[in-house]
Amino acid sequence: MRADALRNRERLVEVAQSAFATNGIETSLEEIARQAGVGIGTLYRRFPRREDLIAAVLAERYLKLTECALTLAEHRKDADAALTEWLTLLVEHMAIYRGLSLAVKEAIHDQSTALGRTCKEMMDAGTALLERGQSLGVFRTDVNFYDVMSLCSGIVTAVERRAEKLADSDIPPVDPYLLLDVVLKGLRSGVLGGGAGG
Amino acid sequence: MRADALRNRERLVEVAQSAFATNGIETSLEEIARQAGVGIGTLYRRFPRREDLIAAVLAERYLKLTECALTLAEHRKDADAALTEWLTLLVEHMAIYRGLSLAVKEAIHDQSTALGRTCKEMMDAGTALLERGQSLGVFRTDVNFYDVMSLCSGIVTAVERRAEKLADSDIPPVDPYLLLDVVLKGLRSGVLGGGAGG
DNA sequence: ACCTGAACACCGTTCAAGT
DNA sequence: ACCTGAACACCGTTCAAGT
Repeated sequence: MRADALRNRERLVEVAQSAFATNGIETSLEEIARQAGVGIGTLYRRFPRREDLIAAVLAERYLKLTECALTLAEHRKDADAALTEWLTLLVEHMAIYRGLSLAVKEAIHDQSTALGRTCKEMMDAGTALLERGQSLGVFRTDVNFYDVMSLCSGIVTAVERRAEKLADSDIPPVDPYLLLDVVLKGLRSGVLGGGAGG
Repeated sequence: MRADALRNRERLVEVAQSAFATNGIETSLEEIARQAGVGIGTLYRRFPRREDLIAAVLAERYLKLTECALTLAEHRKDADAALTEWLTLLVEHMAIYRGLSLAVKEAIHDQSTALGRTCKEMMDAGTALLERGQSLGVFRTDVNFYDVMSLCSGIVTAVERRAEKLADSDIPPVDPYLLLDVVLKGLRSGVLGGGAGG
């Protein structure tokens, strides 16, 4: 890869990162190319689909989530606490860019996309956390990891939608931690003691 | 309202209904106007925003959901079974048009829109079902009806997203009833006997 | 090999002209 | 009062020309 091409690529990812943070994941690609000082064609050459750009922006973050899941699986004796802690991180992750939770919900079902592949390892690690809890009888076994991710994604989308409307209404904001608590409670098999539900 | 204007309005709603059913709620408005045999300006005159058209299409359906909630509140002694039955209907409703679950998630937070106002009575009736269960100690009291609707909407969105990808992958489809069961289980306070969780 | 940006396609929305 | 559709705006995407 030529040096200028590499620089352009890096610059695009940087600009995309801050643009996503400001205007959400649907920011105009034209705008991102302009801010990066490259032609729109250059952006398309490196990132043929929007998802490719999103995947590039999120790559490190997914590495962290993966590592974290592996660490939790090793060191946390309590399978319930491990999944709770990790899903909290996952929910927080999906909330960093407006629109990301929906993009992830799409990507988890489709490994043929760049974002889907980037999610893969992270999801495998998360699956291990869930399945460990299931094999220990802590969580119900009729639910798979896609189900859990879907529910978490839905929580974050709700927070976003609500936040957009906060000004002109008197409905209280959505608390992601509360909804996550509901989901986790629903996931517990209730066979064991499991007083963690508080 | 002039007779031809009324005919046009009715025709637009009919066409929109079937177009939504076929192509989802994001169908091109131009396309709907064309199929209805009117100019695009006529559509905009009657339905300044897409939501207005959606609201018109859904009006009767919401009436049914409202009535149903009222009936359940009256005749079902079991508050748990009542909410379970009604949320099942709600989830099924949100699944009729692709994209509807997201539109509803937006609308429930904003009564200033036509769709939001159309949802109002339905939501009030649903709120009553939830709150009855809460006052009886069946459901946890830190969750409000918006939270419940948000989770249900997320379930349907997951089903949709998954369905779009069914061809090119080996992930099992999302079962809305299973996820609704998880959510309901999470909503139960667990203070009473409540063996309904199976 | 890579970059550029004009050009094309598509859709939502408005509004002047017509009935 | 209502209808029409051309016109405008915006954005995504492609590709011929240039370096």
